[in-house]
Amino acid sequence: MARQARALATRQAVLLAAAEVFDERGYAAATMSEILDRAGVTKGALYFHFHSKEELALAVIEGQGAWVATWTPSSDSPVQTLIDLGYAFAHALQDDPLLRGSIRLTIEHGSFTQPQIAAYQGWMDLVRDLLQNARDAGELRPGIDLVAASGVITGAVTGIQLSSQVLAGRRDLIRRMADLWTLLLPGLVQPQVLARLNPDEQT
Amino acid sequence: MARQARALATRQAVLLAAAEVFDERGYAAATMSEILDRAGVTKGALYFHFHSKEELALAVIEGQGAWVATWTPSSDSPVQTLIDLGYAFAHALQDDPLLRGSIRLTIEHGSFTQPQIAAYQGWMDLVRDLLQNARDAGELRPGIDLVAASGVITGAVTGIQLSSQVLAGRRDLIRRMADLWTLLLPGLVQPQVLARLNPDEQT
DNA sequence: GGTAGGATACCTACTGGACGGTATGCGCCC
DNA sequence: GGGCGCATACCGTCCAGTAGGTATCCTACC
Repeated sequence: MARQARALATRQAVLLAAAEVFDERGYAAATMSEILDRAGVTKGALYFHFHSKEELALAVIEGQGAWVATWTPSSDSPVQTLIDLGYAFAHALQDDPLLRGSIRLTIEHGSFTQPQIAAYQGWMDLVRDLLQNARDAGELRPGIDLVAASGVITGAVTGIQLSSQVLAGRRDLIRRMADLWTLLLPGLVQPQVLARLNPDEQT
Repeated sequence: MARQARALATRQAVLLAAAEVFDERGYAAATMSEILDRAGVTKGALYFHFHSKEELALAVIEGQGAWVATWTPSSDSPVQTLIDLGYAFAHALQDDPLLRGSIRLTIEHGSFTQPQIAAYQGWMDLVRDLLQNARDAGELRPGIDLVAASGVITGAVTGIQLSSQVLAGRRDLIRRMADLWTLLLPGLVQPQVLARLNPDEQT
């Protein structure tokens, strides 16, 4: 187990390169050669750390779990926290190639249905917990189905992100997130709470 | 140009099989052999009608234009028409393999950015026109940005559809659409109009 | 503190197979 | 009988993965 520093570095280089290529091309169209070139690593090195293309993809998918783990709530208002999470996610998508690749692999359904469902479910659980807090704090409108709402929010963010990616290379992602919250919040929270919230990004 | 009936039949068979395979596997992972097997057609026949894999994919993408062309408004309320369009789209996704394949190819960004953007834009234009009618009919809340709203709606439907596909094979798509409208409508339409609308499916 | 020796980390050359595409030929309808 | 519609055999390429060798490091014993 005594890992060497160099080994960790190459492992990270491979992971990063793989995430980039998976993000740009998708799993099937991504080739090992391109990942190797971009990582500046030889085949032997790669296959020492990851035994197959699929295993490499699974490791990339794990990346979003790591990202969520580092995230911390930002506000005392659960709904505002949810909004801020959306923006934090959007910024990470623009800056963090590993998260990008992870999301693309999660979204395109291919060979690994199981990890994908787990990843989706993780997001939905996170959102549902925040909504539960919001209900406890009296922020939500009555009659909201938490599971349904978390499904809608997760799905909508997925779609917003995807269309922004296809149409504008994710450049207008922040604006689209603001548009989404503007439309979504009135159906989600109490009117008097709505006035307190900021659907745009906090600066 | 004097096409024979048999030729049209094989062309349709190829198109249908291709849409199915593209829907299930995505463009890159789809193989010509599987399309050939499923269409019950030989390579020569296929390549007589479509000169390359890419050309075949483009023909499949066209399918959604054809679907939209056959669609007709259902209600005198523009917003209700928009809702019904969503459900009609959802049902078509469950029943029409050609539309399914077309949507998958549009959503996964790969080699053909141009037709994809055109397809997206077509949906957004359609939604924006309906919203414009809704504004003219006094159904919309004041201050709604039509372009932003059409982007959000199109994106959200895309995401809802995608998550339903990954998580449940599109089986819960209708329910998720209802959840979406329930959450979205209060931010979109005037309160007194909201009471008249039916966010669930018309039967 | 020098060195044996095993484990860790990596390199290069290669392989089998599948894939998209083509060349050529043949029947059958107008 | 000519061209439309299709069948079959084939080709070059590229891909994921592997075999087997080599360098680099860690440990331990003197």
